[in-house]
Amino acid sequence: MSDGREQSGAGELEAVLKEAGLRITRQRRTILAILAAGGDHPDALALYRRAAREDPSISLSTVYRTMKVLEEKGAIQRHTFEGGPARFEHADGQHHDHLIDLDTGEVVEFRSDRIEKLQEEIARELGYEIVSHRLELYGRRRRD
Amino acid sequence: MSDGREQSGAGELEAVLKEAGLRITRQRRTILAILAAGGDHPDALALYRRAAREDPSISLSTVYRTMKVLEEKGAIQRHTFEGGPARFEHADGQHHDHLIDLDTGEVVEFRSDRIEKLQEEIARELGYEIVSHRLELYGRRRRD
DNA sequence: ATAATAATGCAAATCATTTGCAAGAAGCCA
DNA sequence: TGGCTTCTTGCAAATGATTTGCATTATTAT
Repeated sequence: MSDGREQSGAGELEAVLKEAGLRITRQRRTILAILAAGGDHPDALALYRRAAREDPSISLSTVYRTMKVLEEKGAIQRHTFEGGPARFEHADGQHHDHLIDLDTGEVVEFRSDRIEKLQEEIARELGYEIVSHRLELYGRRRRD
Repeated sequence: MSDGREQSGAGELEAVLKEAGLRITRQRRTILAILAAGGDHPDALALYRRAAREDPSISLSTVYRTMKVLEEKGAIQRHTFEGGPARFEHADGQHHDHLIDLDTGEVVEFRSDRIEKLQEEIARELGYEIVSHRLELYGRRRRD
């Protein structure tokens, strides 16, 4: 194993594909590397542009298709923040919610067990069981 | 005033338009009435179909346009739940979050001051101030 | 009424994303 | 390694939701 700081390399994503009986193509390798490298939340176009720098032959369709498979395999997560295209994130760590910086588009991850608990309670009271949920905070940096 | 149960009639929405210097057209009147009547969360097409029953001349564009103005004036709210078209809601009462029934698409409203508070705290800790937020629970009825 | 101007219907345009299809690679086995 | 089968890809065209241009119609203040 590496230095222990590696939360998940592109190799992990490749393993996901391999296990699913899918092929590891040059373009997939490129895309996965980018996804694993940047700790941000790029949309398909951004991903495409970065990938195209490495391999100009990659097409936007392939980016979309790759995101779709990986999402189905649970290897990545797709987020659709307000008024924008879907953005992807390498699903390595545990669940977390997002705070979107309205000025920069930057995404800050956070997590609150208390909120998670409260959500469960609420759903139960309403007679439901939660399958998934999404909590997004949209805000701007407090300048003080 | 009426029987006190009227949380907000179409009249209120018309007032919003009037105050904004906008015209009260036949189609707007129809759409507003529908929006004020049903306590649900219809999407543009559903709204269009209901409206067309009252007035076949109404077009889908007008529904969209009307939703846009009303949203800008703060009279209605637009929600984009996972994997579906935008759905609209007459913004009368206070803020609330949503639980979407994955089987029926039905929307249940709820509100939790504790969660709201926690959100504020989290944003503050991260150095942000919340402009808006969205909390959606997706689940299915607990059968027991 | 009437003019001034906003709103409508329709069709065409946009945006993000998906899909059909023929051509090009991967993976596997001999 | 060569060949074969099947999965992927790139491209263009199709989709779905929503918006917009434009000529026509309808509102509203006068």
